[in-house]
Amino acid sequence: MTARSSDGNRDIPEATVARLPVYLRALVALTDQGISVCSSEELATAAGVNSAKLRKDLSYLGSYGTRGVGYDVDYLRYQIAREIGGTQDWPVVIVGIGNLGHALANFSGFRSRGFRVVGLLDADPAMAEASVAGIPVRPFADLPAIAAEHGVAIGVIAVPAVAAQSVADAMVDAGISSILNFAPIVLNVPEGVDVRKVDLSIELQILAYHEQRKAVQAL
Amino acid sequence: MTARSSDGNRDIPEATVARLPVYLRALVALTDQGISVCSSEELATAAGVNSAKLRKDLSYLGSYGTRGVGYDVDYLRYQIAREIGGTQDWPVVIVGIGNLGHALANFSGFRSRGFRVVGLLDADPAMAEASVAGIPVRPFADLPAIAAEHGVAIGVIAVPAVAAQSVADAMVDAGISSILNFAPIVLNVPEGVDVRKVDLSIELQILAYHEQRKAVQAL
DNA sequence: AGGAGTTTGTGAACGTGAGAACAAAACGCT
DNA sequence: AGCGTTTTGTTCTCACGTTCACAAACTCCT
Repeated sequence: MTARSSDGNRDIPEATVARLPVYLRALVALTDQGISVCSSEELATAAGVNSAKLRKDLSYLGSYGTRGVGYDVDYLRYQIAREIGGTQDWPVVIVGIGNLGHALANFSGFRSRGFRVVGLLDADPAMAEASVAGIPVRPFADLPAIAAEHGVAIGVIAVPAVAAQSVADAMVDAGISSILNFAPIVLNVPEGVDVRKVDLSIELQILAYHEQRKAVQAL
Repeated sequence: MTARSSDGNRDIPEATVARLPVYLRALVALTDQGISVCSSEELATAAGVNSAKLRKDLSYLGSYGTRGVGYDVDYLRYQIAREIGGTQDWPVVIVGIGNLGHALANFSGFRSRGFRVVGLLDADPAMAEASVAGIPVRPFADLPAIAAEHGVAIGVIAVPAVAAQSVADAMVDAGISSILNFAPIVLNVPEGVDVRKVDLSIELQILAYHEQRKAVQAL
């Protein structure tokens, strides 16, 4: 049982990666309830998935359970956190301090999950005097300086659609290689830059589609 | 060219449903640019997908293109909108008027995509005096009345995690069958109720995972 | 009219993901 | 120690999603 660090380098399926944070959150909840050991069935229920899927997902990370017993909550939590980079501190910048930017800046889940907001930026100079959630708002032009100073790899775009592409371009120029985009537009970025989008109207439209189908089927 | 409504009843793959709103948005952008006909290649580029995938997606709706020519932008736009329920008006309620609720209430994309906010609700009575985006904020207890009055099928949850499940329960009781959940928690709902979740920290953690891998591979 | 050039719609091949089912491994009881 | 019980880790199968590749169908030009 040698500690081969090569274990950590297998590539984990994308679908699994997307669920690991959910498991992590469920484990934290279990810890808060004072539970120190759980079965795959219990954890799966807490995470809202099927237990076979949970076990298969965890098997990509390694063998961290004990047959006949279950998983040690704290140990598994540490292993998942390590795998998804939750044990390190990720500096993040947020661009666009409108209503949404305010909500994001005030979001408490950042710190507890290893993210630290090191910059709030807005193109409006009037904005750049206030401070939000204890963090001063600075002019958009300061992006390269802030990014360089803190080694920022992750940026959040919370500006209107028309401005989003130019913000993304500036982020890429500033060395940011992962972008979370809230603007309802398809971003164009070079190879090697990851973009994830969060799009309210798309989600609503998907719900509306299913809602319409339910209505039709009910006839 | 008879209007056979039977066309609309085939079931469309989930992955395709999730992309149709993106195509719709791209078509609107093309219209704004004065473009009235486009090829699958052009539309696919605008939507950020591969052209073969676009054509296959569209083929689930019917044959709305012309070989050797392309798609009529307005006609295709209407067909997609009809398919995903975008031609009707969906009343929506938003529960939780904190920072995020404010951002959602002010979001202009609702109206233009067939959604109408008919209620802003908050448990805090102090909140229930103000109005946001021209819509009065009402106490949470009014949910059943508002839902019944407007025939609301879609609800948005923008409350803290601890309150989310009870809000979801109340929504289900009020006859809401599609929920968009912004709270970082797995909701428990009865069969027949659709839930979609939007989770900031999960998105960030997925980005962090890939960021970490990039860093490791760079060694 | 006929042929060259385009572009759609779709069948077939391939890859990824989900779930069932079971062998392997640990525990506890006698 | 041996046996039954529990629960993991993994294999196998099926369903879903993506991409390729090409025939069908349309336009335009001569």
